[in-house]
Amino acid sequence: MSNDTKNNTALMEKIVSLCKRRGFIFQSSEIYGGCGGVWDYGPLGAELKRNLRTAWWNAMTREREDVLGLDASILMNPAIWKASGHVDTFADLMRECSLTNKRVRADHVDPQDGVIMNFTGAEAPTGWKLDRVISVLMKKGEHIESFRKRVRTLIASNAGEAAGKVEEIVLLGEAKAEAVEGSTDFHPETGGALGPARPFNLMLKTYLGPTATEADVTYLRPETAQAIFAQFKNVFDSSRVKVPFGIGQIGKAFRNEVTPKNFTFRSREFEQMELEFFIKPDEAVEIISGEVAAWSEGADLSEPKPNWGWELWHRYWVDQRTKFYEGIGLGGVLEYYWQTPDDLAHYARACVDILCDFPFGTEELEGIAARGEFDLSQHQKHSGKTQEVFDEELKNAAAKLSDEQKEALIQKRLAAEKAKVKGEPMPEADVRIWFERLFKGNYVPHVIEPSAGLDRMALAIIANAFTETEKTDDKGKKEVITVLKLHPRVAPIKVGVFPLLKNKPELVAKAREVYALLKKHMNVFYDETASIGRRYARQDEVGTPFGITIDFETLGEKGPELQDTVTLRHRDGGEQERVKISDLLGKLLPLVS
RNA sequence: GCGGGUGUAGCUCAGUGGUAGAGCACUUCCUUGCCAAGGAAGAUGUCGCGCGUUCGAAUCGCGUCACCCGCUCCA
Repeated sequence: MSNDTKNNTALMEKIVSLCKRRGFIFQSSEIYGGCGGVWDYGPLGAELKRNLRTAWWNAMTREREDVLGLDASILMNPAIWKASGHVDTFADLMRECSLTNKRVRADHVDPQDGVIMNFTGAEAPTGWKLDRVISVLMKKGEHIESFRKRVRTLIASNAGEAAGKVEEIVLLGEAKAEAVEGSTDFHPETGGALGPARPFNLMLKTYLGPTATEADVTYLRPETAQAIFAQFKNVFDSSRVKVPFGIGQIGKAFRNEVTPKNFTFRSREFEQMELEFFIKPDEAVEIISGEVAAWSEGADLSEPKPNWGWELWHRYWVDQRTKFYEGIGLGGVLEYYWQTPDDLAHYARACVDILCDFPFGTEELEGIAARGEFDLSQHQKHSGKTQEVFDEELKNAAAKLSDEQKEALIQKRLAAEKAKVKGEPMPEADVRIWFERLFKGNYVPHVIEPSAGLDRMALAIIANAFTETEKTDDKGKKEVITVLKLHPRVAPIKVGVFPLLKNKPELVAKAREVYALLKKHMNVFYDETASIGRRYARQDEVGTPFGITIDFETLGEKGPELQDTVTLRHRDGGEQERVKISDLLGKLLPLVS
């Protein structure tokens, strides 16, 4: 293990430990030995998550005129998952390479010729041992030495660091078995023997209805997005909105991850915050506005314009989401990964991953995809219900076009279809039908999808707020001070209220008064035990941004001008100021919400 | 799923077959005039879980669960 990995692992362990010790995150079902890949949020974690949820909901729906909210159920008609492609892709039988555990679709194994070679195991000078019969196909024409080298490499890659150097691995009990022709029992790339075909579906299956027969099978949703698409028409018809507009949703989703990993980062039950923002197809924008604005570096993305096509809308949402992260204190640690044409799904036009620095690496927080009309079209096809909207402005603008202008639009699209790198081009007849509908003002909206993981965001917030400093006290004793530098907006506790001493009833009474005053407006924590410094430290550790201390000045003992003022202490830096009790709310509220 | 590691108090960990421990944290009292002060007393354990070996298991064996690391997976 490298030093970096060790340090990062140690850091992660400290974070996990803090999360448990102070009530942010617990292991699920801990008293029964836990439950793989699921986590519970304790009192402070629940507040933190709630603050993030509220921040997202406000930024994405309440503070905007063009986004509506939705709260759909987790269980849905399984036909939705057929339409979305989730069922088909993953109902496949998979076979696993016994050597590398690479999975391959059972019906996608090409027949191979060669000689089956068996080994009884392998060992390395490091003391590492593989005590298992290995069966590998030596391909026709492969030299025995290069074959052995290949097997060692494959074994090493699976064993990880424990096996040491590849060339020092010793293969044991090599024996030639039989020659085979047209065998489909070996992995096409590695040549390792394949295990039995097994279904491999990452969706959590359940039964809707007490009889629990095969006909009752449905799934816990693997993403919240599909519910938005499935309810698109209802929202559109009931809300008097016009495209472009969005539907936002926050909710749980479930995936049977093979390997849940990295604390709450990849868990089997998680919460998503997704926006589906519906826009006009570029062709409609062109007809209405006469042009589709092109994006260029430095383009003004502050206010949406009528002539924006998908590209500018996509850039706009990347910009909006970046501002959101800046607003919760993650501005400085973000990275962006623009998916290459190879990465992209065939229906996607662009996708950018917003990544964040975690102790275990730079990982995805949010994906912002331009998905074209794929999702709504899929549901239109599978449900048989139209997902088109009617746009009167488009119809009127199209009516003014000459036949030549219309044909030019069609030709432009046909050329674009032809130039497609992925997926099948749309047949000309279908393109013409599509334009016919468009010229009448009808189209299936296209979509930009910013999709964020709430649990990941919470973990990113905690991990990036975590700071340790070494301090030496008067007696030369060193100790490590932990401060969670949470942005005040997301901090679970906003203010700690402390009487300087607890054995002076006047201080306690005044502190209780201040506590009651603030508590109605924000999460406040009252603490009178231990020394004042310790109480500050306790709150620093859970990220409370402000501390209020009621002292003898508050009581007026140092003169009337300081009466009813308190010490307001700032977590980062520890500086203090005197604030009138009557000014506290006005000062704190804007900072914490 | 494969390989390696870990699991003992809330946290960090010590404990190699014979009465379950330390530091920190926690509770109560005293003391304490601003950044983890001091004193006194106290509470806290299915030693991850199960089975086995043994007169006796935290300790040995087998199984299992969870977490961490490396592969793999991540639509």
